Order: sequence, then structure tokens, then C-alpha cells
Amino acid sequence: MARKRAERVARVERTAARVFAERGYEGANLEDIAAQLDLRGPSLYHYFSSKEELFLRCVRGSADEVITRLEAVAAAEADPVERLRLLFREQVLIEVRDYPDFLPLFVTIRLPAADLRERLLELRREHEAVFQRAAEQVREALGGDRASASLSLRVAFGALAHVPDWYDPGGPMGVEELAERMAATLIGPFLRS
Amino acid sequence: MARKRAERVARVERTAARVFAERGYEGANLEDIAAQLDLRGPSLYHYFSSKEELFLRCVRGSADEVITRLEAVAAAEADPVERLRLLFREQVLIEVRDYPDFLPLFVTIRLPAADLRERLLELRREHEAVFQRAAEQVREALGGDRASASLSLRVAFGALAHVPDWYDPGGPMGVEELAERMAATLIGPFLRS
Amino acid sequence: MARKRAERVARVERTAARVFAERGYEGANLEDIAAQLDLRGPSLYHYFSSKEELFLRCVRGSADEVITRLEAVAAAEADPVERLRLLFREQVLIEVRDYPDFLPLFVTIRLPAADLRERLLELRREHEAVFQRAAEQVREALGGDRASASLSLRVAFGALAHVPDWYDPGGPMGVEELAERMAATLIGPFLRS
Amino acid sequence: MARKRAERVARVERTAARVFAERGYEGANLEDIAAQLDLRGPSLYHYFSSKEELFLRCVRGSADEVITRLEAVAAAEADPVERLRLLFREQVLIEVRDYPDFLPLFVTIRLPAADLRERLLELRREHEAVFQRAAEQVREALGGDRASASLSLRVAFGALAHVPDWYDPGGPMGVEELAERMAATLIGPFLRS
DNA sequence: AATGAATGAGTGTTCATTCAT
DNA sequence: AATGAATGAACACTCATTCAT
Repeated sequence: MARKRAERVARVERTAARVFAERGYEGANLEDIAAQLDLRGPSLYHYFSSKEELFLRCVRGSADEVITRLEAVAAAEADPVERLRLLFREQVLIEVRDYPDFLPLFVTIRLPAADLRERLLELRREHEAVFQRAAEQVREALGGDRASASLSLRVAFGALAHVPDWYDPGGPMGVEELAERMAATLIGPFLRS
Repeated sequence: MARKRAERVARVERTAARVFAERGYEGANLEDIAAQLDLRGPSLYHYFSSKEELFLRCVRGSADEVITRLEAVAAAEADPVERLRLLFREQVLIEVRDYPDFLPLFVTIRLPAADLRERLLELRREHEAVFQRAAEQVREALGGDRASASLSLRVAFGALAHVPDWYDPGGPMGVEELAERMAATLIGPFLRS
Repeated sequence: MARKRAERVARVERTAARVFAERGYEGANLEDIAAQLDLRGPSLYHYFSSKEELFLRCVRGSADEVITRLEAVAAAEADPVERLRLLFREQVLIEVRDYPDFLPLFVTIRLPAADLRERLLELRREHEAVFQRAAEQVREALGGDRASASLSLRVAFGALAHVPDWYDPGGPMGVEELAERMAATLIGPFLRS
Repeated sequence: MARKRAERVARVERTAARVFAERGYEGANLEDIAAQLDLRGPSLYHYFSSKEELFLRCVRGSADEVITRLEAVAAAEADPVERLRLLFREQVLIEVRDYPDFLPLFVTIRLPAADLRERLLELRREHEAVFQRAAEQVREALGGDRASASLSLRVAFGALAHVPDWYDPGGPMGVEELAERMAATLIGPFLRS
């Protein structure tokens, strides 16, 4: 029964995450989210105490899964450059293949309340920290100044954040190839700086 | 008097653009925009017939100025690589120094109505086209396959779109230095591909 | 100059009457009325102090012309039955040929304010009184009870009020024929009762 | 519970129909309709998705009941003239005794939207068709040209539409007597033509 | 656990009207 | 005389949230 409830909560979160990702925070209304679960709006209050809480749980849930995955990659045995490259690669796969809601929910979304924005920012920092640690290790290995490495990483974040805006999964380039090419491109600036 | 009116319209547009950029389309309410102009909500209807029209004019106005500036750069006498590099540089200056509303209004913003999205997309395509033509000339000069050039440009667009998210104008790096470094980094993939 | 002003006032009244007749009192907005006069909304306040006053003048002006015409018919030398018949005939011509605004403005229209309704009712009673006097003379001539005569007249008023709802000026029946046939039909009940 | 809801919907419809009939479509505001039901304005949206839909349901509901009643009369065993006479009689009873909202809602009302007007016109045609079929049978029985019969029917419709404007239920003439006298008067033109 | 009912707060929009120019 | 500017009042409609069942 506690089991059942947990499953239901998870189902609500997944559905809500998708709707938030599609329509944004303000554009997502509880009645529509509930409808996708064969429920009516007010029923969501059995699982979450407010729209804000529902959103935060969605976002935290996705973040946990994604960050766990990235940390597994970051912990792999490999030289620093290869590890960072693999992180970029993994992030592309996450975005376009495995967690299509991740980006809209974390980066693109606009939030009306300051506390929501703050909480989301924390999660985003946690996500970015995985990359930052890997980038730091590259810098230690190859040398180069911090400012350049930081800028290279910002370029990578920005580029990664817009992949779903232009990548066409039905097009000639497969997801894996996309991931490899993006990773190769994004690792570039770290090598030259 | 036509002069005066035009000035007032322009003032409304500028203010509205700022509010739209700060709070998004749905988050921006007419009463607040009007308040920043020392007006009450309905008074805006002297200048625009609807919120949608107000938004479109804001966006079109900014787009026109920005694209004109970029096209001036694109038309300069220089070798193709240098021209593309200067475009990247100019875009950074536009974003962080001259038109801080440009990005939130054009890229980040989420729109509830399909026709608004379509109109915005057209403007975005027009903006991107300036870069695409310059990138194509680089490719003709240096060789390389189209897919690589396209991906390099997408990386650049993404990176450029996120500059205001992380750049701190009060920090140690000046705006011009930022622009130079971003341009140098973003031109990189075009040279190696 | 007083002359000129009177002409302008009359022109405003005619235009406003048409718009009121077409769209009803609430549906008619001052900006649109003014636009048909190549003016802007607030300019109407040079001629009338409020929408209510504008409406009342429209309605009074039409009423005066129409009632004058009907009284001319009612004063003609003829036997009572023929006079009433000619009144019915005249009313049809007024409605469908000469004052197409008359009915919507006087009978169909719905008014939001009680005092407006009261004023309009007075004018309507004045209009009906012309017919009532003629009907009373018919009753004196032919005999019959008051209630029957009254009901016959009410039938006639109702029938007359709906002629523009169904009569097609482009159809096979001409306006004069329509007027004759309506008059013949409406006089009927007075003869039999 | 479905039962309860249906009852509530019906109560909303009845109340709304009354308010629409009293004040017209534009003059009726949702807050007032709701107040008569001890509700606040937005609560009406539990039962209807828009003011337009609310109005259409009011009108369709009344039309269904009224037309059903008239068709029962039209189907009675009787000679054609008597049947038409009984239809006129029934219509009077409907208007002044049983469905006082019918006429203002169907005939008098002015609608701001073209689609609303069209829908209402369809219902009005359906209502008129009952009379038209009966009138046609009279014509087949007695002879006479179509144009005359049509005009006689139009006179009847007009007369019937205005009965509530003048009939005083507190006066000396009872409702049934009114109905008989109106019916007798309106059938007249069909006999002489 | 689920929901039908209800609502307060808010939002875009309309419009008659006022006023300074 | 005409009007551009401005506004208060009103109104349809949305939505997160509460509560009794």
C-alpha cells in the first residue's frame, strides 16, 4: 500500500514533468496534468500540497536520475580529457534520447516565483558541478588558465542546452553520431586553450 | 504631433520589451507594463490593439535593429573567416551590452499561441540566416562538409544564447574581452572541420 | 453658422439612428458612429452630452417625422374604415421604404436604463395613439365592443412590427402591393368584430 | 449524483433564461445570473463553458419543450382549419402563461455574434415550420394562393410575437379568453383569402 | 482516495466619458 | 470644433486551491 502510493506518486511526477516541460510552469495547468492521469485537478492535492511543490519534486526527481548517470560516467577509469568528452556525449544522449524533459524543465523554463527560481538554480548548479569537476581535472592535466576553461565550459553548456531545438531525430544523423560529434566539438576548446 | 506620438509608441515598446524579457509573455501583465509608464492598463490600447500585437511589435522592432547591425558587419570587407568571427563578436556585444532584451525576447521566451510562435520563429530564422550565409562562405573558402559546418553553427548559436545566463558584467572580464574570447572560441570548430 | 451647426447635428442624428437601429443601443459604440461621420468618438460630445441623449434625440427626431406623416393621413377626408386602412398602408411604406430605421429604433430595441425605456415608451404611445384614434372612429361608425377593437389593433401593431423581418424587397411583391395587402388583411378584424 | 447535477444544470438554465429574456444577451452578465443562484460568477463555468454556450442551451431547452407541445397539437385529429386555430391558441398560452421567457429569448433578442444569430435563426425556423405545415394543409383544403397564405401567417407570427408586450394578466380578460380571441382573429385571413 | 462544487484573485479587453491642446 | 490621451468601471474567462462528501 505504501508501495502502491509511491508508484502512483512517481506516475504523477513523470506526467507532470512532461507537461511542465511542454508548456512551461505557468502554461501547465493542474486540470490538464490530472486529465493525462485520468484524474481531476483537485485529486493531485492528495500527492502534493501545491503546484510549486509538484514542480519542485518533478525537477528534483529528474535531476537525481540524470546526475546519478553523469556521475557514473565521471567516475569511470579514463584520462581526464576522455572523461569530459564522455560527459558531453552522455549529456546529449540524456537530452535527446533518454530524458527529453530534462532541458525544458531545468534550463529553458521560466518561473514566476523567486523561491522557485532559487531552488531550480541550486539543482542546475549541482548538475553543472559534475562537468566543472571534470573540466578542472582536464585543466590540471593539460594546464591552461581558469578563465579559459570556464568559458569553454560555458560554451559547452550553452551548446548542449540548445541541441533539442534543432536536432531532428528523424533526420540522417543518428542519436549516437550526434552525441559523438557534439562531444568532439565541445571538447575542442579545452585542448587548444 | 505625429512625432510626439511616435516617440510615445517607441517608449511603450521599449518598456514592454523589457517587461516581456524579464517575465515572459504570460508573466507580463499589461497593468504592470502600464504602471512603469505611469499609465493604467487600458491606456496601452491607445497604442496597440492587443497584447499579442504589442509583443510582436516589441520583437520586430528589436529584430530589425539587431539584424541591421549584424548585416552591416556581414557586409564588411574581410576574409570569410574574419567576417564570421566578427559576427560572433557583434552578437555578444548586442546581447550583453546593447540589447539586453534581445535574447529573452527571441530565444528563451515561451509563447502560448501558435501564431505568435510562428511569427517569432520567422524572425529567428531571419536572424540566424545572417550567420548561416557567413558560415556558408567560410565553408566555400575552407572546404569541409555541410553537416559539420551546420553543427558548428548550432554549437555557436547555443553558446551565444546562454552568455547572459552566466556572464557577470561586474566581474573581471570586460565586455569587449568577453566578445573577443567568445568569438575566438566559436570560430574554432569551423577551422578544424 | 447656427445653420451650419444645425445641419451637422442633423447629420449626426441620422447616422447615429442608423447605427442604433442596426446594432441596438448597447451594441452601438460611439467610436463607430463617429467613424461613419469621419470623426473620432469624443467629437460627438460637441453635439450631445451623452450616449443616452444622443439616442433620445435620434428617436425623437424619427418619431416626429413619422407621426407627422401618419397624422396627415389620419386627417384626410375619407370614411373611418378607409382612413384606418390608409394608416396601415402608410405605416408599411414608412417601415420598408422610407424610414427603415424606425422599427428597430422604436420597437425592437432593448434599453439598459429604466429612464430610457420610459421615454421611448412615451414616444411609442404617441405613435400608437394616431392609430387608436382612427380605430375608435371606426368603432363608433360600425359598432362593436372596445375590447375587440383593441385586440384587433394590437394584432395589427404586432403584424406591422414584424414586416421588415420577413419582407424581401428584392422578391416578386413590390412595396406598394405589400402595403395594400397588409392593409387589407389588417383592416379585416375591424369589419367582422 | 448524476441526477443532482442534472437538476442543478436545469436550475442554472432556467435562471439564465429568465435573465437573458429580461435584459438581452449583452445586458445579462454572468455575475448577476450567478447571484440569483446564490453563486459567484465563475462558478457558472462548472456547468457551461462560455456565455455563448449557456445562452444556446437556454434557448434550445425552451425550444424543445415548446415545439414538442406545438407538434402535439398539430398532430391532433381535427380538420385543418381547426388545427391551425388550436396552434395559434396554444402559442398564446405558451407565451403568456407557460413559457414567459420564450418570446424575448427567441424573437426579440439581439445577438452580437453571427454564429449565435445563425443558431437562433435555425431554432426559429423550426418553430415556424410547425405553423407553416398546418397553414399549408389549410390552403390545400380551402384553396387560395400561396402568397396570401404566407402573408396571413406572417401577420399571425407578428401579432403573436407582440402579445406579451400589451396583454395584462391582471386585467379583465383571462388568459384562456385571450388565447381564444387571438386564435379567432388570426385564423380569419386564412378563411377569406 | 477521489471529486464535484465553489471561489478569490487575477487578466485581457471594451467603452463612455473627461480634459488639455 | 476636433481630437489625442487617458481612465474608471465593467465583464468574460482562467486557474490554483479548499472543502464536504
